[in-house]
Amino acid sequence: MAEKFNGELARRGGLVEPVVTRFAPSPTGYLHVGGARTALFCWLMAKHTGGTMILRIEDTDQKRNTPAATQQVIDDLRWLGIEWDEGPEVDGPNGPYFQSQRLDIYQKYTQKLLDADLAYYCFDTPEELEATRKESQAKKENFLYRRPEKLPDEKDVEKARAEGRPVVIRFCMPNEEIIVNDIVRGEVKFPAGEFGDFIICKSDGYPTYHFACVVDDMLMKITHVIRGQEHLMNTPCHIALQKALGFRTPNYVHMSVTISEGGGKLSKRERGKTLVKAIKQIPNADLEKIASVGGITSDELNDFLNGKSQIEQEIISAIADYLGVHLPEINVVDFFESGYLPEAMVNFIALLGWSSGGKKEIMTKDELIEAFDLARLTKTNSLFDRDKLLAFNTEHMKLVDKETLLGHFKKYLAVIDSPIQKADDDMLKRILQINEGAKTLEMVEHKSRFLFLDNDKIEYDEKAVQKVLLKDNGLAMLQIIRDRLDAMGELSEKAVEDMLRGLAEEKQVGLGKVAQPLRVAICGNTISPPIFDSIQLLGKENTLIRIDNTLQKFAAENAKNAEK
RNA sequence: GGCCCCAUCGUCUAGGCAGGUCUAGGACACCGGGUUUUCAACCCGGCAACAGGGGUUCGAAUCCCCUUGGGGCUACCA
Repeated sequence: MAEKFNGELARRGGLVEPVVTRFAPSPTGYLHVGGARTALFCWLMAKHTGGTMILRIEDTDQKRNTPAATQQVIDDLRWLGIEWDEGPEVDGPNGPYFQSQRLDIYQKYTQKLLDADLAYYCFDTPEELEATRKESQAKKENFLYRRPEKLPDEKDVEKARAEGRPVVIRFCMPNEEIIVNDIVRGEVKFPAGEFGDFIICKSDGYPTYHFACVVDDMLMKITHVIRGQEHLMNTPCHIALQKALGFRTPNYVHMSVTISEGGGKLSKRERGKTLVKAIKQIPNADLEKIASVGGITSDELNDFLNGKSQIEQEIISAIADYLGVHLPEINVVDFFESGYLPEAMVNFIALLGWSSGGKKEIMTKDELIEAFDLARLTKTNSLFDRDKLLAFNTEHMKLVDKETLLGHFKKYLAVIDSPIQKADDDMLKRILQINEGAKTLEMVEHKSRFLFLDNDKIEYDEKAVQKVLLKDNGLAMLQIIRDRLDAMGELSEKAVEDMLRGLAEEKQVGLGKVAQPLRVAICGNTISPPIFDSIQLLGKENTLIRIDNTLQKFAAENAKNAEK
């Protein structure tokens, strides 16, 4: 397990300093791939050095944050196997780990800046701010908020409050060149005059991201701030804040961004787009039915289809499910629900913007921890390649031990609607075993579910029936197989194999000519796990019933074919 | 618009900081072949890149500059 590296590397001759990293998500929804990657790098770095990873919830936006989202993020991280050393549900010496519970702390530091005239009150309304911004835009100038000559005092604040104006606190951003020392990018210089006085305390009394982040990183003794490149432009503000507060500056690591096939950042909006495209391709789509599946009105659906409005992810998923449309996975849960393994996700995501330098790409978590090194982070943005992820998943399906795979399979089955839920552990293991080589758990499920269906619920694939049953005397062959199976005792794989091979030899045909009709009879199409195992698992009684059903159902058509 | 980051096969990348050993290596995808009871898996082979232009140098994928292209930031979101 990963734990065995905890501290071990650090102890080894003291070559590596233990670091303290933090993953600081804002709880606005499920954890997405980009967030997972940031969390993973923080975790790998901490584990590699025998250091600490802190999970900090940045819930300072009262409008957007939900408690449910926090739980979702926690669950997703746990599923991936990313275990923080301090944070929600774990606790530690640096709590609380929810920023909403640290308001008094931020207030204290805000007051310090206020007292030193390094921060000041402002009373602009959003409308006024917007107007000034537009003005600057018209003049093709950058809008930068500059402090007034005389900073407002307590009386001004009271007056503004009385007038019902919003009261915020801004930081006096120094007008000087600021240099960011970044581990991936080296020295990045920002010329003076690029930054205005930004808000550190919002009108609702909550701190802004910039302020809370700087204060907490200091208090939590973070040594390495690992985050996306989109924060590089924020860093000068953070450094200025640190200087004003007398804090040290942590090491900064601005990772490249993961982009999607379409261009830009990986975004959940892609799921909506995919669904719209799919619905528009359906001729005479029953929009009313589709809307009702999603629990929305036809008008709402129409607005969504015309791009006038967005609908919730849950609704998008429900409709896609109903239509059988495969949506691109964006959030970590999406991958879970598509039958991916956390081991594969972690391995694949680690290789987005990082490489071990060696030729080995398929790695376990322990191998990743051991090999991880910030110096090997890539500067270039990387595209999320689903094909490669699938290949990685296929590898990890073979790599994880049987018990682990069983655990993953059970978790997967628990969230999807599958008749396989009926099976016990031994049966599930058997199913996984005969599906060796499958790319995902979803494929295992699809290929094996027929075993658990009622005998009269088999759906026949038309092409399979035509090709296998109604041609080359497929049905006649099936009849012979039926009689021989009937004459046998219990159907072991070996017994079935001997019988089928013997029959093929006797008739001077390939095994396929006898196996395929039987396959179609028991599962309705030409795709299934190996036939001998399938028959054994189905059992003699069910097998015979399904063969009889098949013979009966297609006998008439066969007669028609014979006339031709 | 301003500012910042980036640039090797279609994709992820090795090589770059210490220039020659790079006729540029690996992986995924793709194409061809093999194996085979189906789908997969598996095995063998193949295609395929230093964005363009200037420098520096005996020598540049590697160092410098410009162009182009991509990405990010520019909120009382994080």
